[in-house]
Amino acid sequence: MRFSLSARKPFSLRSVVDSHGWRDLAPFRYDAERPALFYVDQLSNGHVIEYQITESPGGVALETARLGNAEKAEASDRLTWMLGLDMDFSAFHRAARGEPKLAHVRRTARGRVLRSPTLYEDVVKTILTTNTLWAATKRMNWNLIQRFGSRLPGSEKRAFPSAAAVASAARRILREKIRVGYRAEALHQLARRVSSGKLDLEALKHSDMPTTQLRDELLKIRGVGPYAAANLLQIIGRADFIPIDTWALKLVSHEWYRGRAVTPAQVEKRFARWGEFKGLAFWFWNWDYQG
DNA sequence: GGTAGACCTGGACGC
DNA sequence: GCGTCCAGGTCTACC
Repeated sequence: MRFSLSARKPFSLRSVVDSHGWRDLAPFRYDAERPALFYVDQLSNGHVIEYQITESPGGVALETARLGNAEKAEASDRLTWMLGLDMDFSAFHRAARGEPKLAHVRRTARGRVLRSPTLYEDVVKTILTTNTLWAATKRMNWNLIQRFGSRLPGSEKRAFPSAAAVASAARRILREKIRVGYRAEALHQLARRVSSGKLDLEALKHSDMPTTQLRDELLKIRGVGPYAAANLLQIIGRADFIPIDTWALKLVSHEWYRGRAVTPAQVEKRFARWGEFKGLAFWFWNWDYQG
C-alpha cells in the first residue's frame, strides 16, 4: 500500500538521510539511484514490514505491505519520529543566519538527524560506534540483526532485534558470535533492563527534563560516556552538547588551530556561543577539512 | 578533578 | 601466514 505523510517546512529527505551514518546501518538501506530510503520494521503486533520512503510534495511518500488501520497509525507514528517530520528548526535557522559557515542550513533544510523508531535501537547502535572503526560498527550491527532480528516474510532481510531477544542470549554469544567484544556486558545489561521495564528509554524521547538531567540519565547506561550521551541527545532533539570524538577533534584542529592537537575543552569553547544549538552548529558546520 | 591503562576487534603493515 | 601495531570511547583505579 502507498500513503504519504506531511512534514513541517523546510524539509528535505536527502538532508535527513545525509545527517549521519545511520543510513548505512541495517535495517536502514539507502538507494541513491532512485533515490529512496528503506527500513525493515517490526510493529508491536510482531508484523515485519519494509518501508520504501521517497520525498513527495510537502513530505514523504511511503510504500509498504498492506496494513490494517491500527498498523498504519503505528507505522505513521514511527516514521514521523524517525524522520523528525514534525520538528521545528526555525529558531536554529534564525540564529544561524549571520554565520557564513551555517548560511546553508535553512536553504538545505538542515537540523533533523535520522533516527531509529526506538531509542533502544539508537542506544545500541551508538554503543556499537564507540571505540571502534566504522566498518566494525557495521559488522557488529549486521551480526546482531542476522542472529536475533525477525525475518521479513519472503525475504532474507531482518528487522532490528527487540531488547527481549538480545536479553535472552548468553553474553558469550554476543562476544563470540556477534563479535562485540567487551561491549557484550553493556549490551546485555541494557537489553535486560529495557525488556524487564526497569529502564523506560521511550519515555526519554518526549521528556521535559532539562537537558543536563537527561544527559545524566543517559550516562547511567553502561557503555554510554560523554560522546555517546551527546550523540543520543542530538538524536532526541537536544543540541546543548557536542559529540566529541577523535574526528571532531580533528575537524576543530584544522578549522582553527592549523592542525595542532586540541582538547575537548577547546571544541566546547569554539561553539559555546551557540548555547542550545551547540550540537546543531557543530553538526552542520561547513568544515574546511574533509579528511 | 585529572590521568593512565585496560578493554577488544579487525585492518594495515613488515617479515 | 604470522606477529605486531594502531585506532577507536568508556570505565576504573589511582593520585
